[in-house]
Amino acid sequence: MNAVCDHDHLHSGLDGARLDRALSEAEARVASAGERMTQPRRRVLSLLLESGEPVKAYDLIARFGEDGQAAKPPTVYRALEFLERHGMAHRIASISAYVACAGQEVGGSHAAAFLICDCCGVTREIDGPGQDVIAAAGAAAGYAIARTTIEAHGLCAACRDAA
Amino acid sequence: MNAVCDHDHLHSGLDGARLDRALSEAEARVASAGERMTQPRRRVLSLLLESGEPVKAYDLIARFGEDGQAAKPPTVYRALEFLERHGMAHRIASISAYVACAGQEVGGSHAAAFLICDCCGVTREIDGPGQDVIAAAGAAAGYAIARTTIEAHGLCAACRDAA
DNA sequence: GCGTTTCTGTTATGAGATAACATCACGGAC
DNA sequence: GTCCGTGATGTTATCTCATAACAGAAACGC
Repeated sequence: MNAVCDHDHLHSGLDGARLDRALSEAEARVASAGERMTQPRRRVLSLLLESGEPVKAYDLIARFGEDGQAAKPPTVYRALEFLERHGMAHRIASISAYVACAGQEVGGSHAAAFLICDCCGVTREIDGPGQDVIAAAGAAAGYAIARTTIEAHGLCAACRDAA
Repeated sequence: MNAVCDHDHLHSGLDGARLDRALSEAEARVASAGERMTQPRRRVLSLLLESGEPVKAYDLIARFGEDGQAAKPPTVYRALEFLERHGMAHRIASISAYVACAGQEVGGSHAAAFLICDCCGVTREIDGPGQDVIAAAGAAAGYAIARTTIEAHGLCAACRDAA
């Protein structure tokens, strides 16, 4: 990802059978929700899963065509919206990037918090108590909280050691 | 702010003596940090304080000149960066907007979490346990967390009642 | 089949942010 | 007081991110 450091980074995306399986599972879940996993949606999800870390929308646009042809922006943004709606991808607001949902938990838009390594880009989605704490603080202030953005930036263990 | 609803909204910005006092305090704090509160910086801070809620960068640009003349983008972005650096303003990543720091706590970049009403735009900066919880979760996962983005969207009490 | 709905393709443009460089103002050294 | 270094501003241009609007195609229900 961003070259905040100069050491090498491992990449953690899916490929081969694991990628195929993840895509099949996603397709099944979408179908059971009564929606369609169309070609552009599958392609964008595949790119996110292959990457395994947050990807910029325009990188997805550039990589969209298997033949090297770029997509038009709305194609990718619509697919991202769909994937977000089904809890299969998330937008990381602090870096304007998108990431496949790690757990692939069953559909529906679920809350999420992220730990993002500014060095290698490794992003962990945590399902911790953060949301609860914020929702409670909101309730105490009279707010009915509908949606939270929780993103923590720093260095992962590997990058800290390598630095 | 965004018209998610159709009722009227109160506005909570500063004006008159309270605005002047806030600006003077800000100036003093900047001076004591050995930096200068120049005209564009003061102007941008003033606009943020007057508004009292998150403001888009290009709204600041449009309102910058007292005579109606817009500023050039870098003028405003540089001022925002300065104000953020001194803990006097924050960027709200989820809506790409900027808000004056409510408490005006003594300088330095402090952590912050926000409760944002999607209806009237009222934004509360809370200094709650959210950051601690996230930092702890990060530490447990091996991350050294340097910076957190915590933003909760929903409806404030007034807008919920009015809806 | 036929209409309805949903999705896609395409063009164009709006909104957010920064790079690069010339110029200007301040403050300290002497 | 003037010279100089540093940091701030002004200005131009450009880059990145995202969506509006509309026409056409594919799937689905009946």
